[in-house]
Amino acid sequence: MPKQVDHEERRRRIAEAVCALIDAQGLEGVSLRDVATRAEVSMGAVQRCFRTKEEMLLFALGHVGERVTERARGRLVGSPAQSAASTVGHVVGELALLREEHRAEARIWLSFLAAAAVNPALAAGLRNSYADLEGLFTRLLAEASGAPDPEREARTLLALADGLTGHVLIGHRTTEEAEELLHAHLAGLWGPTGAAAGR
Amino acid sequence: MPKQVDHEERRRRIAEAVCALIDAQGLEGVSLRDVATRAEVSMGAVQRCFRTKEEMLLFALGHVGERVTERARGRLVGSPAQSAASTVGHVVGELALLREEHRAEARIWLSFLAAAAVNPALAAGLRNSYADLEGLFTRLLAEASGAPDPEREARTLLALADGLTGHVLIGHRTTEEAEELLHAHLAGLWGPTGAAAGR
DNA sequence: TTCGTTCCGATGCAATCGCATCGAAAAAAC
DNA sequence: GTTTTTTCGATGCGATTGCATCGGAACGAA
Repeated sequence: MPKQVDHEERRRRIAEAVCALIDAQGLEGVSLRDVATRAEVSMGAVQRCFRTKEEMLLFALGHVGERVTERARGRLVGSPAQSAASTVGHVVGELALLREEHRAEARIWLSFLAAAAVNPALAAGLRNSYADLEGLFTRLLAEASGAPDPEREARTLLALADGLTGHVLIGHRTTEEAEELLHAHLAGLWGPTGAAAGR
Repeated sequence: MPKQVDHEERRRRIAEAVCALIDAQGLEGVSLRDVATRAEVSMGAVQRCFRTKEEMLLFALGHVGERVTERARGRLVGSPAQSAASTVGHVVGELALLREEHRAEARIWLSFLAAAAVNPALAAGLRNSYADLEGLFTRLLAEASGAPDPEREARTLLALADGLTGHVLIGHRTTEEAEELLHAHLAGLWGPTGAAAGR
C-alpha cells in the first residue's frame, strides 16, 4: 500500500518553502497559499500534510534546527585532527550564521525566536535545538580549553553568537566586525597569553 | 486654533497600546482595530495620528528605544559616586532587560529586531538605539576598566546581553543563570584577578 | 444666528487570511 | 469489469485585515 507520493518528502519540501518565505518577508508574511505556491503543490496538499498552520511552522522550525545543529556537528567531526582551538573557531563561525550564505537561516532563526517569545510550542522546539548546540559547545570547550568551567563558557559563547547574529542582520554590525569580536572573545578564553584561533 | 486633544499625547498613548499588544501576542497580533480598542480611542484617531500602520510601528519602536536608553542613561548618572565596576554591573543589568518587570520590553524589542531583519525602516530605527547604547557602554567601560579596547568590550557586552535576553525569553535560560553569566563575563574584563561587580 | 472650516468617530470596502468541504481521479478489493 | 475506499486538487466560507470614505459635531468669523 504505497502512498501516491512520499509524504515525508513533501513535508520537507513544504518546510523549505516556509523557510524561503520567512527569509524574504518574515514570519507574518507566511500564508498557506503562498507556501503552497512556493512549494509547487496544491493548498490541499499542504493541509493534508499539516493539520494546522502552527503545526507546519513547528515542523519547519525543527527542520532548520536540524540543519543548523547538523552542520555544526559535521564541522566538529570533520576536523578531528586539527587543534582544538581552531576547531572551536570554525564551529562557532558556522554556528553564528554570519556568513552571507547562511544569512537566510539566521533570519529564519530570529523570526522563530521572536515568535517563540509568545508561543510556548515554538519555544519548546527552539529549546531543543539550543540544548543540542549547548551540549556540543560544552563538550568541545571541555577538551579544547583549560577553562575550569566549560559549560559556563559554552553558554556565554552561544549567547554572544546569537546576539551578534541579530546585530549583523539589522546592519548594526558588519560580518567582519562580528567575526573579529567572536575571535577576540575566544582568544581570551585560553588565558590572556593564548593564541587566537585562525582567520 | 487649539486642537481638541493633544496630538503628541495621543501618539504616546497609542504607542503604549502597541507595545502592550506586542508583549501579549507578538507583532503579528497587532491590528489597527485592536490598537484603537486598547488605547481607548477610535480607529479614525489612530489613522489620523499615523498615516499608515508601518508609521505607527516605527513610532512605537522609537518610543521603547527611548525608554530603554533613557533608563540605562539614568542608571549611569544616577550613581556617579559608586565604583565604576559596580556601575557597569548595574547598567548592564538594566539593559539586558532580564528582570521580570522589563520582560515586556524585552519581548517588544525582540519582535522589532526580527521584523527589522526584513524591514529596512525598522532596522534603521533600531540601529539608532543600538548606537546610543553602544556609545554609552563604551564611555562607561573606558573609564571603568583598564581594558585597552573599551569599544570592543562594549560591543561584545551588548551582543552578549541581547543574546542572553533572547535565551531567557524562550525559557532556555533562567534570569538568574543569565545574570550570573553576565557578571562572570564582566568579572573577566578587569583582569582575571579583579573583583566582580556587585550584585 | 449663520456660514464655512476643521476635526472627529463610525462605517464601508476590497483583499486576504486559515480552515472546511466537495467532486473527481486513482488505487484497492472483489 | 465493477464496486468500494482512499487521496488528490480546487473551491467556498466566515472572519479579519489595512485603508478610504462619510456624515455630523465643534469651533471661529461674519
